[in-house]
Amino acid sequence: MLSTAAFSLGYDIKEEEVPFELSEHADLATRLAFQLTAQKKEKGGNPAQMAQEIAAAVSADSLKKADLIEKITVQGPYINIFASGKYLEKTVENVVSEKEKYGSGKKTEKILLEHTSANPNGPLHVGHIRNAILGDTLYRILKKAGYDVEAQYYVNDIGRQIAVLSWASSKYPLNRDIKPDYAIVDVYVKANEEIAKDETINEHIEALMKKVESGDKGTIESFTAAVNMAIAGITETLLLMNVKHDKFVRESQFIENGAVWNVIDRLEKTGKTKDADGALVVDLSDYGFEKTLVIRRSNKTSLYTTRDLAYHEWKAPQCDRMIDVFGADHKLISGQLRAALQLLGEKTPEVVIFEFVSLPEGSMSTRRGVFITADELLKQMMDKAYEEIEKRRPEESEGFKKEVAKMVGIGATRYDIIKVSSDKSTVFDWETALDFEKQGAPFIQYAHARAANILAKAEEDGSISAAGINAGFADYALLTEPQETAFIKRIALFEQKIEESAAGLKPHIFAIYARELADDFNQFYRYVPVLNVEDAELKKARLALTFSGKTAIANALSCLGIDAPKSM
RNA sequence: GGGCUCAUGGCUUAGCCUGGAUAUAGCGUCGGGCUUCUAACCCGAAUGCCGGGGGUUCGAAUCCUCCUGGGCCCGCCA
Repeated sequence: MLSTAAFSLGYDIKEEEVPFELSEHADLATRLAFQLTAQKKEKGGNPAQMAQEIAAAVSADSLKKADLIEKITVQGPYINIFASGKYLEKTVENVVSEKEKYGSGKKTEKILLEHTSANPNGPLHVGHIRNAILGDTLYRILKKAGYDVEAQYYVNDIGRQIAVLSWASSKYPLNRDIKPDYAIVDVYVKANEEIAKDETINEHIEALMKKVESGDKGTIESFTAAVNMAIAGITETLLLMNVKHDKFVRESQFIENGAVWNVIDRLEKTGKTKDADGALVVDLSDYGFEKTLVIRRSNKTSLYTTRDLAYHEWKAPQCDRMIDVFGADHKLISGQLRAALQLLGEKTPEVVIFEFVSLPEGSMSTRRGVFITADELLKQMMDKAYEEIEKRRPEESEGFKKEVAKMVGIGATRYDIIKVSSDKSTVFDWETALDFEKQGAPFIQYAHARAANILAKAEEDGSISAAGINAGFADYALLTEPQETAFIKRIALFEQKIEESAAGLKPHIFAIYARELADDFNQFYRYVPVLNVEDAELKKARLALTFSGKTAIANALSCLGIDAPKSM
């Protein structure tokens, strides 16, 4: 519409090129005038004047047809657009009829998303959970955007670390009474201490690795047993955090089926490989990497990178896009991986990098036994939440308190991690971690509980029948209070925020939106009574909005992997 | 030494890609609000040379460049 108006004034701009932005001054604003002034050859155009001209050129006819727009105003160089009552009514009706599907996008591509993939040599620590939560939230947001997403955990069940583990579990007794990943890390740390003292052990380790690559069954079984124990423990922790993987892909399969050797052959055929002291390296200088990448050791065994190449080659034909979530330490290697895949003419993964979580005393290390486990953090968070609920709702049952403490503790942990942009490095400390940010997950969950409470009471007093709230429940034109319209406009942004978050692979954008949604609900809750209004029709309309708000908040929390309590 | 990345009130942080209307929000501080649907809530106040220098531009937190400081990487580890 604006482009037509601009066109009539002699400017060449396409509809989709008009820049729109959200603004505090209007529902939608555009800086079109700035852009067109710049487009003018002769300088000195006046953007403010231009905006007037464009707005004036918008014909009354076209404005009438666009019934979702109330009015268009000009403020200096800005053209402001205001939503109509019809737009608001339509939003509420959409949520009421779509319910848990509200806010879904229409994307259709298949995405393979790899995340977490922590080495199975011990429990997850607080660094890993940044990967897991970032990955899982991305998974949920991409799914909401409509994509067909499969989350994969790439299990390193074959490298040197696992050989150490296999050696360790045969040498030291495994404690069967504790969580299996803890039993594993105990012997793993002991073994590494031993190796540091006695270098000859390395010969045993190397022998084990060779046996595995040559397909020795007994050794493979010993590796697998250790890996399975660790993975069992890790999966338990992930489940507690609501993190779900569709598939666990074992690295060893690419050795067993020969895919790794096939990749090496094909790389050799590109003519970019050469021998370096018996090892096979590939030259990636065409892609800006000065150092060569080793793809086969001089003892003819494969490396992690080589197996990862085979993994990506295997994934590529199964999907439209590959996304990998990695820590900052993988920046270089993932760049080399992409380059090598390009060299082979393969599809390359999009890599989401998150910066490190370190401890005040330095970085974490499973090998050295220096880490704070995810389980420990989650337990402390749940304990803290339990204390809070105990204070606020002492009369409730033990089961209720435990359930809410879990939802809040896990939610707070997820939200604290996801709300911060992944390119900020952080230092973990208990005080900050356990300080429930006021506008974190509990804030959003609380808004949901308040809405649920209103609806529960309305069901009791018969305002809502057993059929619940469905399309055409009320006359939404009655929702005219400023807190109501502000809240509805926020709800209307849901899908756009999902798309924005999905397009940029930035879950924190959506996390912030969820908080804003709760914020606007609280305004509505504080200033607009629902149950205590006389007018039956108005009450119905407000109940419908309460329902829409609760649904939008629940859907938002679901995208963040946070449970929505009915009461807390 | 080289590469990548981050720097925004006392603390944590959004905005930066795609430059434009008084720089976002929380914590903390100070003050106010439960006879009204759950106060894990709401309202108000104070607090900013957007790390520093230079440049591009009518206009820079945003783009370019140099510098300083933190994180990560530069293995025949993963």
